[in-house]
Amino acid sequence: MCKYRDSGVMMKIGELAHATQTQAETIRYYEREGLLPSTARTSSNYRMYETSHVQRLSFIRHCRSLDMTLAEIRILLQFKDAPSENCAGVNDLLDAHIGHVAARIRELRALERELKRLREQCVSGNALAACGILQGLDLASRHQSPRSAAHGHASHIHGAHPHVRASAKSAKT
Amino acid sequence: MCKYRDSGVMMKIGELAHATQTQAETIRYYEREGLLPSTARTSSNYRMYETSHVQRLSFIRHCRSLDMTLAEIRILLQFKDAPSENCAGVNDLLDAHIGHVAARIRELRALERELKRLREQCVSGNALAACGILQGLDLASRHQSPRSAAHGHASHIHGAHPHVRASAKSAKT
DNA sequence: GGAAACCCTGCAGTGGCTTGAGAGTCAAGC
DNA sequence: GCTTGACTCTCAAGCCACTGCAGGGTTTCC
Repeated sequence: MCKYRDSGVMMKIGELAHATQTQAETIRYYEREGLLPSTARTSSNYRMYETSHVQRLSFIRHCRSLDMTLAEIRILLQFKDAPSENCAGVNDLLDAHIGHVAARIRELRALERELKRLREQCVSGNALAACGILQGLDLASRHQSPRSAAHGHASHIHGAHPHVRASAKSAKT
Repeated sequence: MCKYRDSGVMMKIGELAHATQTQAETIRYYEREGLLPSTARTSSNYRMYETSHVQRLSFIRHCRSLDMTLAEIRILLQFKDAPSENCAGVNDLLDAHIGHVAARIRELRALERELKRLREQCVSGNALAACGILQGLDLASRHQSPRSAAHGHASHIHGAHPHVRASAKSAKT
C-alpha cells in the first residue's frame, strides 16, 4: 500500500490522488490555478509531493464538498497562510456562503412546489393535445411567471457567478 | 411602443427580446441550438418574428425558470410539435425533473447543517491561529468527510451534467 | 525485453449563456 | 445630404470547475 516507505514521505501524483480521492488531472488543474504550490520534480519531471500537500489538498477538497468556489477557497487558504490576523474574515466568508446556500434552498423549494402543481395537471394517458402540463407551461408563459418578471431583464435564474450548483442527474445515461 | 402595427404582427429581435424578457443574444443562441426555428429575414438580413415566436420563446423561458435544461426543453418541444401521441413522456420528464430538484434540496440542506455546525466553532475576534473554523476544516479533511468518502472516486459534488444549478450570489459584484 | 501502468504537456469540451469586436442598417434631426 | 444614435448582424472568446483525449515519455513487473 505504501510504496515510498524508504524515501520517507514523498509520493507521486497518483498516490496523492488516491489519498485525497481526487483525480490527478484535478490536482494539476489546482496547481495551474495556484491553489497548490508548484512542487519539486524528479529527474524525469514527475511531480513529488509530501504529507503537507495531502493536508492542503484535503482542505481544498473538503471546502469543495461544502460547495465553496475556488475563489472562496483561495481566500481561506490566504487566511491559513497569513501569519497573524484575526479570523473575522473567515467568519464573514462562511456566513456569506451559508447565506448563498440558504437562498438556493428557498429557490429550489419554490421551484419544487411549482413543478408539483404543474405535474398534478396531467392525468396520464391523455391525448397529447389535451396534456395539462404542456397547457400549464403555455398558460404560465403567456402572462409571465412572477418569479422572472420580478427582477427585470437581468439574469433571473442564474447568477453571474455559478455558485451553489448542480449535483443531481449524474447516474443516468 | 408598437412600431410594426401596419405590418401586422412582425417584429425584430429587439422587440421579441423585450416581449419575453430575454436578451437578443440569447434568442440567437436558441436559434443556433435549434430550439427556435430559423426565421424569415428582411432584405437587410434582420430576423423577423411573429406572435408564434413569442409564444414558443415564452414557453422555453418558462421551462428555464423551472430550471429545466435545454435538452429537456427540446424534448418537451418535440412533444408539443408531435401530432398525436399520449403525454406519458411529458409526465416522465417532469417526474424525473422533480426528482432532481428534490435530491438537490436534500443535498443542500445537509450542506447547510454542516456549514452552520462549522460556523459555530468560531467566536469572532479569535487570533487566526486559533480559528475554530479553519481548524474544523482541517480536522474534517484529515479523516475525510463521510459525504465524499461515501461514493468512491467518482465526482461527488457535481454530477456529470450540470442540472439544478446556481443562482445565489448574483447581486454582490 | 515487452507489456502494462504510470506520468508529462497541451488542448478541447461541458451548459447556458454573456460580452465584445467590428461592421452594416435605419430613422430622426439639422 | 450628413450626422448621430439606436438597432442589427456574425464570429469568437470568456465564465466555472473540472474532464477527457492525443501523443508522447518513464517506470515497474513478469
